[in-house]
Amino acid sequence: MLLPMSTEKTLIPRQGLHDAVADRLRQYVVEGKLLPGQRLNERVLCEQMGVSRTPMREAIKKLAGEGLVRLEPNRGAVVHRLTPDEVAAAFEVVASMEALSGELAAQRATPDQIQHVLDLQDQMELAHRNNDLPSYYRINSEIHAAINEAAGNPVLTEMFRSINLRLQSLRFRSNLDQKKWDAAVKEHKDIANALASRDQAKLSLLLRQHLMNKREIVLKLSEQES
Amino acid sequence: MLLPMSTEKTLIPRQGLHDAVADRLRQYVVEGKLLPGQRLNERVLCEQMGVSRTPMREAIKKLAGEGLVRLEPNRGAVVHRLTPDEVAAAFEVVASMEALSGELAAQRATPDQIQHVLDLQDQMELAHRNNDLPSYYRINSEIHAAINEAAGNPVLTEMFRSINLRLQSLRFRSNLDQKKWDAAVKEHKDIANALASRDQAKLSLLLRQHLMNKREIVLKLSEQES
DNA sequence: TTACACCTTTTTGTATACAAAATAATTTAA
DNA sequence: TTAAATTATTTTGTATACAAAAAGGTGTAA
Repeated sequence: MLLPMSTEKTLIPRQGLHDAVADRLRQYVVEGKLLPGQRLNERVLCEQMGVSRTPMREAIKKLAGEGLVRLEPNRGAVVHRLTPDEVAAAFEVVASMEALSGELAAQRATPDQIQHVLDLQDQMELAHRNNDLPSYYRINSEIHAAINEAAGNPVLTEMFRSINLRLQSLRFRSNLDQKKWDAAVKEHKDIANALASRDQAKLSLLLRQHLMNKREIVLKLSEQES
Repeated sequence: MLLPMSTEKTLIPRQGLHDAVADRLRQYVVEGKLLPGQRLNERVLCEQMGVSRTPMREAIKKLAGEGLVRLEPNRGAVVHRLTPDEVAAAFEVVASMEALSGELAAQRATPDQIQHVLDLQDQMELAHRNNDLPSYYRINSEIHAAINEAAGNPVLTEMFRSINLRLQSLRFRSNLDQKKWDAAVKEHKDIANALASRDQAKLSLLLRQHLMNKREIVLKLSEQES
């Protein structure tokens, strides 16, 4: 289930405090509550979450390992700011990993898993017809996750999660012209079909291409923002 | 205190203590000084390194983020033990990443970078003729790093480093029959040539195949060990 | 002996305290 | 008034202290 996430303080320490704190910090970064380049003030964050500095610092070190924040010696942590070069590089890697996902999923997906992707594809097309952008993004991401899951490679899934987390802080979940949107949905249709027919080579190629297209869109967006 | 040991201490704390400690812990894991499944006792490690628990715990959290150790609630950390399934999965990912490395390096490598790989290849063949296994492994890993570097994708390099770190604890740097060794050197020769002629598709394919062969060797080894 | 309960010790989790470095503020000199 | 220098304050880095949980040990009862 989704976390209720009211204002503050309602969170029950699930596992260890450092883990709960790390989750919350991640949320802050992804939601834009902490912006790229911004410094993480330990004292302030500790007060906000009602914990002491020890678990906070441990959590920050964990985020640093994940690449979400950068540690500056004797100056604390700052939210990592992605350069366009880095975004381009990250998408190259993601494209390859998605291609691998597809290759493996075409071989290993169970009939149920394939059906699930087809169902999601229908939902996505519905969201598209309804011009429901938030639902579209959610389902889109579910489809990619489902294919990744069907690939049956936990290491790949973990890498995928890690790199996607970093890219999510870009917040490119807005602005998308109708033509690009239509094209993306069409690509997804082809992807779903290639999976259904277990066409490894085609699925792999389509996914790589799909991600490289996404890369161009994101890069265009980020350059027009700056 | 019982910490002043002459063998240690030669390492100068580079940045922060937690970072230096993390490096040392990584060394311990890779060198086998800490074995898979073994618990990390904070007190003991602190005494060995002459630091307090705070930086030690921060370092351990960082290693956990890198996947080298696993955190058990209220029981501390244990060195992660790779299952055969996980090794197989990791190699699938590495093979894809190396394929991407090759694809990009064939496009982007400078003449100097290509020459460097060719030089390393010569050194590797020399080590092979001399039956110098340690040198072979060192040069081998330098070649893969050089190709990765030539790909000019820092995100890829970082992922590569992270996943390789985990695999290194396998210590498959021994036992290698002559036939397999000869074959591997031959594969490397083809790889170097494909890079020299900037043949993207070929280099990519050769690297993927090379890594999948390595996977089989490692899996065979690890199953005969258990 | 074996099994179980109870107590002791160890180990981890969290909070606080102190030191050093960096940032901000203020004073003083040109 | 501006700019440099010096002091004060904040913030991070490290160490220690205390609390809770787990591991280990002892003794007793069946």
